[in-house]
Amino acid sequence: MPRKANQNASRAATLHDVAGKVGVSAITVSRALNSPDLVSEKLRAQILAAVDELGYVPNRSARTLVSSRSHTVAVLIPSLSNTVFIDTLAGINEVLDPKGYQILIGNTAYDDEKEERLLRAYLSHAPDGVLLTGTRQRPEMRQRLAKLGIPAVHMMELDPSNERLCVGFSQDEAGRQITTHLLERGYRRIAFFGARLDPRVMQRLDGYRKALQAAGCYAPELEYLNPKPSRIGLGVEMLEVLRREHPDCDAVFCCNDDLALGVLTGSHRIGIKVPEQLAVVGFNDLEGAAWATPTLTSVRTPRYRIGFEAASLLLKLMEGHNVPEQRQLDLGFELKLRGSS
Amino acid sequence: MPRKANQNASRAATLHDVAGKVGVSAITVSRALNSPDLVSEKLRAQILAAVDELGYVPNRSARTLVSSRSHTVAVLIPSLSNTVFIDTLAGINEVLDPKGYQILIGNTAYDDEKEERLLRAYLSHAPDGVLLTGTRQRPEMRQRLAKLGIPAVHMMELDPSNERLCVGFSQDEAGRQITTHLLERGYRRIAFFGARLDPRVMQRLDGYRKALQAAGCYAPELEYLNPKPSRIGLGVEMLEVLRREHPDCDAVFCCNDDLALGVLTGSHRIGIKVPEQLAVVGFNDLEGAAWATPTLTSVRTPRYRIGFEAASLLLKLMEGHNVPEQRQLDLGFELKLRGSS
DNA sequence: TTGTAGGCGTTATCAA
DNA sequence: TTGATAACGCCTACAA
Repeated sequence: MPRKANQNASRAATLHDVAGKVGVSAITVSRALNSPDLVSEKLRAQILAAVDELGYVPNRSARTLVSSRSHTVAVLIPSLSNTVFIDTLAGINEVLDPKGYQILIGNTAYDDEKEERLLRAYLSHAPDGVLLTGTRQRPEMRQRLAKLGIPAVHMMELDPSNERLCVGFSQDEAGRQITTHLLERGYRRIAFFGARLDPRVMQRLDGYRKALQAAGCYAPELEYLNPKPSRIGLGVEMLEVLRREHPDCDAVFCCNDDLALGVLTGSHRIGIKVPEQLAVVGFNDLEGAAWATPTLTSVRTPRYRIGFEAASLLLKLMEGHNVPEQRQLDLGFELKLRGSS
Repeated sequence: MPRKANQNASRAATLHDVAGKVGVSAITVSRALNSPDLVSEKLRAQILAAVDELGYVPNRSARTLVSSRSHTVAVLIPSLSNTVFIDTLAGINEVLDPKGYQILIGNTAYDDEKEERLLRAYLSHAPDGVLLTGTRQRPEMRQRLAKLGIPAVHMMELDPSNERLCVGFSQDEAGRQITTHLLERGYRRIAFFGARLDPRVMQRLDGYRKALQAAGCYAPELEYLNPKPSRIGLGVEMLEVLRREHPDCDAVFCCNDDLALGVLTGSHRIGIKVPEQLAVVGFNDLEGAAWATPTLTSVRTPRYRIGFEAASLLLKLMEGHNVPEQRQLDLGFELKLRGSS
């Protein structure tokens, strides 16, 4: 029969409960747990036993309140369904988890306003540090964080003005190099497929333009920009439009692998030979790229390391280290040339 | 030049700061923010202005400490790089975010012990509720949560004993049905490819066995179980082994789509015709399934709704509702029959 | 090595 | 409608 969810629920054990059981004061229990060497071995053993028996779990709120260190880090990323950011999270976790930090994941859904709302809301947790994606946050937010003494590190992009602390790579240069690769292979009518159109995509587009302009091949009509989220299906659709409007196009640079896999699939279905009739390159080098038919040329991005290094840097700042002289950590990228180009 | 990270950092504004500025007491400010109708309109306006000006953000630790409601929910999932759980998270978020709950995501890495450690650690946040994946947690943990009055809802699987609150579907029945589909299509030598071997996979395997045994086609040697994480590449490898050991096998049921996409890729590379020489079915129906060549037959699982419904149920419990009579919420699944079978 | 006193920022309780 | 007071659980500072 139905029963109250927390019927006969008992209060959680506190430091005092443990202290009472052992016959010492609360502070001694606190010390036994947090700085064991300050407590005699005998007492420590008794205390640990009592902790175990009572199932005592420290209350983080109380600790945060009194120590003004929350051991919490807010991480704002644009999406959870994008492998890129999941890999980044893994790197972050690798660094912060062993140090006892709790990560608060904020999903901004690629929305600047939502990002700001989230950041503001996370301030109520008094995070010891913040990891942000990109560098588009309004100066007000940076000032606010600075005022509160909360260090922030930006991930994925670099900041030419060198004002913010950044760990990432040059999206722009990556776009330029992969486009140059296509030019070197002899392709001339090179389209750009962009989806979502977040700042990283636009920077890749910039690199694409630079490469083509330098080669005298720039053709604005070959830029296909779609604000919708990337999906394989979108790549298929965009290819159809491209073939209708510019059948002479001989290569496509897709802003990410999802789109590129869609272009490969679409090409296969309508009988376009890749790379003979159409070269295709993607971005990020997800697992599927190497297993596609043909294998997909892409740009390998160091997202795990970005997370790892950004968290490491943040950790130092949270521990009171100075802001480093060199504020841009460029982790580079790698062209993976495969069968599709 | 280098400077201290939190040089000239100023204390965060408190309720008292706001109160002082307006010339009222702290409790009035608290009320103006939390139960606006208890405060006169005039005062409220003044207070909101002061809040804005000072950039006041409530301190959650203080609130949690005194109110013993943390507005926090711990969610334990086995992996962040598996779309299934990301979709589930999206459903959870959809319900809890508007209600002001902070979600703490714990990645158990498919490790029962790590799950238990995480859950214990999360207790220090005094979560108002807990969402768990599967039903394998030790009874001790359930008792502990019950003792603390923290409601828990289990996701993905169902609990035949009806002891736990579960939102999911019958993994076993899904495995049985997709296998039966292969039998109905005339396949007889049907292999099972399992990776990771978490409880859900083993339940699908159970269903597979039941179907084959009922048809008199069960052949233990066709069960390929690999504890490694699922990857496309693993599917390719497993196919190679299968072809070497059992070239007469005419169909494969893969425990998930990653493996199945690998089998499709591998088949293409070694020239096996799908489904003529080998039928392939996957599980979960990820986006890639519909775009594969040939399109991949799979089982569509309601993971977004699982998250949504589990969070909704938890919400009710956290709000003090009774535990429902019917403790198993079966959301079903759907066979997506496509070209690969 | 152990203990006492006080307070972190907020809300529950009671009172005006 | 507004306020005074106490308390949540813990840690810092100081004392013994």
